[in-house]
Amino acid sequence: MKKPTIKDVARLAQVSVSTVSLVINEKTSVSEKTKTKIQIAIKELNYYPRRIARGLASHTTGNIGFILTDDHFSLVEPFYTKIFLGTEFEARKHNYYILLTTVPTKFDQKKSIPRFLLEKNVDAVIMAGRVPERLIEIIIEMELPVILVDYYNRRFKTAAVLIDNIEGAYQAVNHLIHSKHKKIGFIGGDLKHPSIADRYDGYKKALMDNNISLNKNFVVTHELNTSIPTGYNAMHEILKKGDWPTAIFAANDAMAIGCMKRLKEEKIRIPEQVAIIGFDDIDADIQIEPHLSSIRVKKEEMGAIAAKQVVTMIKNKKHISEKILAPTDLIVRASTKSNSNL
Amino acid sequence: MKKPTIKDVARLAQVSVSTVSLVINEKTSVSEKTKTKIQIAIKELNYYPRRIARGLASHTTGNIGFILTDDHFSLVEPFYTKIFLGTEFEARKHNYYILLTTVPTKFDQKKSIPRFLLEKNVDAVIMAGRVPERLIEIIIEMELPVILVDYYNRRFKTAAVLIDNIEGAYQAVNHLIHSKHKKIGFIGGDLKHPSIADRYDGYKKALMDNNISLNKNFVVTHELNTSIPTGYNAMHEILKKGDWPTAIFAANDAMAIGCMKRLKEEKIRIPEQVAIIGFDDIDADIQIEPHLSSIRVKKEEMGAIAAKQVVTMIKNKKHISEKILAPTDLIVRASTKSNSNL
DNA sequence: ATTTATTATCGAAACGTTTCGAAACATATT
DNA sequence: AATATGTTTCGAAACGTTTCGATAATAAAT
Repeated sequence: MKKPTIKDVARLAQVSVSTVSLVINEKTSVSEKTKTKIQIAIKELNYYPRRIARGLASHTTGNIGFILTDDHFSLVEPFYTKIFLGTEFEARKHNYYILLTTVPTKFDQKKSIPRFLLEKNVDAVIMAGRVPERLIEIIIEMELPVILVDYYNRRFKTAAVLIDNIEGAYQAVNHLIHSKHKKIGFIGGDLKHPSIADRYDGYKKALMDNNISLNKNFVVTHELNTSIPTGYNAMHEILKKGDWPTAIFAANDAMAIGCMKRLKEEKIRIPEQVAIIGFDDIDADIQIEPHLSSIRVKKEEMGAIAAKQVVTMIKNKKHISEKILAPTDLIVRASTKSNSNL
Repeated sequence: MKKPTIKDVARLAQVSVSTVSLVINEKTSVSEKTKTKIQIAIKELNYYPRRIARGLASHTTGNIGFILTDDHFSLVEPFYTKIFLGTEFEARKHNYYILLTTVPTKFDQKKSIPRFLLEKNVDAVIMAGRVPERLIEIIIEMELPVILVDYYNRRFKTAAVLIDNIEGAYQAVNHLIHSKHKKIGFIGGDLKHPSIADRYDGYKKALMDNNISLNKNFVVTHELNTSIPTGYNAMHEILKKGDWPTAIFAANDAMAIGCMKRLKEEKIRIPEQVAIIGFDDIDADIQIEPHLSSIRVKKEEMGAIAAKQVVTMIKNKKHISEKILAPTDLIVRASTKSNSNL
């Protein structure tokens, strides 16, 4: 026997098709009596409306598009994968499915527009990571609700979910201070990078709140990037100055690892002589000796927040352009365990 | 200006709507002349058919459902996540989107049927891991193409993508043999587990092919599970017998790790005195000392194969019920590096 | 030149809903 | 009792395609 349609329900309940539609969509203005009559018919026939038919009639798809650039996706660190999974999970709670796609970094207006946009097959779009400006523009022109995750572009007034870099850095430095450190260095690499700048601000704020004055000898922020060698060089530079800090906050784990490398060469013990904490909580943190303390970004939560936001936009037919900061977690490992705790 | 429809194209090209449809769907029996005329009109108007409209008319969705149980999904090891990503990537190549969902392990016929099935919103289904039998049944009744990944149930004659356990084990043991080992142990835990049984077969086959006779003193397969303690106990048992193997193949990495633990207690050096290789290539392999050699399963490829199979089924309107074995990779790390190679 | 087979195009129905304005009904107001 | 007001139900159009049987145009066979 074929799958029943709304007509079958209407017939069985002895009402019109439109009335059945009203109760399916939980519109008011249906009397209790006919409502229950219809609900019984629905149960009886085991009826469930087809997504595609309602879609055509209501200009609605039940899908949310998720876009990231191909390079972001194939990274070793599953950063964006986790964001995606967070989105996926949250969307499902609200009865939306996620259509995932990647776009080439070298975006081509003619060829790389995601199919779900051309086919009008999504009700909103979530974009993760640095994404082509032109693409953002196109989506805005389509008047779809949009939110960016872990990226922001001031040219557009879109909503965004961003890492709370200031707060995360603050947590890291605060942790060091509570472990009785007073001479705390900062290795930032490239301060032009917006998130590094924020982390530097968090560092300074933590010091200030604890009445510790900033010692420029402990700070290196003039490099060109934020890689392992950068951390290595920065540590070297600090050591050269003679006045050694007892703890280092590196603005990411890569630099923290470079930094540890240099210290090990000098046979400086971690954390006894110099404690170290990084930022990002990458997998390598527990492969290095001693295990590296770090600040963890709640990636799944970032994705979930994004989903929640676009769902609200869809429901309210009103675009939001709020920037939301996702919380961070302090992860304490051996590299900052104070002696007294060992 | 509104998005153009097929009618606009027909009007501009001075043909009927149905003819336009024919060229969109690349049906034959359209003369070259009118075909190009229509194609020009399509370009001109920047027309792209709406997925949802074609869906309603053609009883087709362009979606593939991906189902796994909730417990599988939240595992620490991102095994199924990787399978999913492989599926996703391959499906996109064929112009399908994946709708992901989880079902509760304690499946409830009334409540836990995935929404995309009720809504008739997928053209085929991929299921990963051990999935409720009743659910498989339901999907088969719907006559949707199905494939199972990393699971098989003989009650149904579905297609399946499975790990090539025999070949993987063979690779592992063969590697040990080529490293000049002749006394090779097998730690299997629970032989009732089908994949363990297969790995045991691969072990025996490798020995046989190299004219090494099986020494029962080196084999432990009578435990109840396949965990770290099992590996620990098994190693203990083997050591007690006095006749020590020079290498161990553990049927999974967890047992291999337990095994290493016991050896370390005895101050037996790995790999100098006893080499060890596991199976699964879990993350922990590179957190343990020495790093554990293992057999890697190509998870993304498993997902991709599954996608490819269901797409073929959809295209050919013909169900397949073939079992496909996914290849494995030998990953050599410190735990089996022969001395000569150091 | 006429009939037959083949190819190209078309018109209209169908797919299964939602939506909108009108009709029917019920209740309150005069 | 008649009118106004509010609530519930309905019929029909609309959404944008595909599909199918019929017709028109062309080529092949007699």
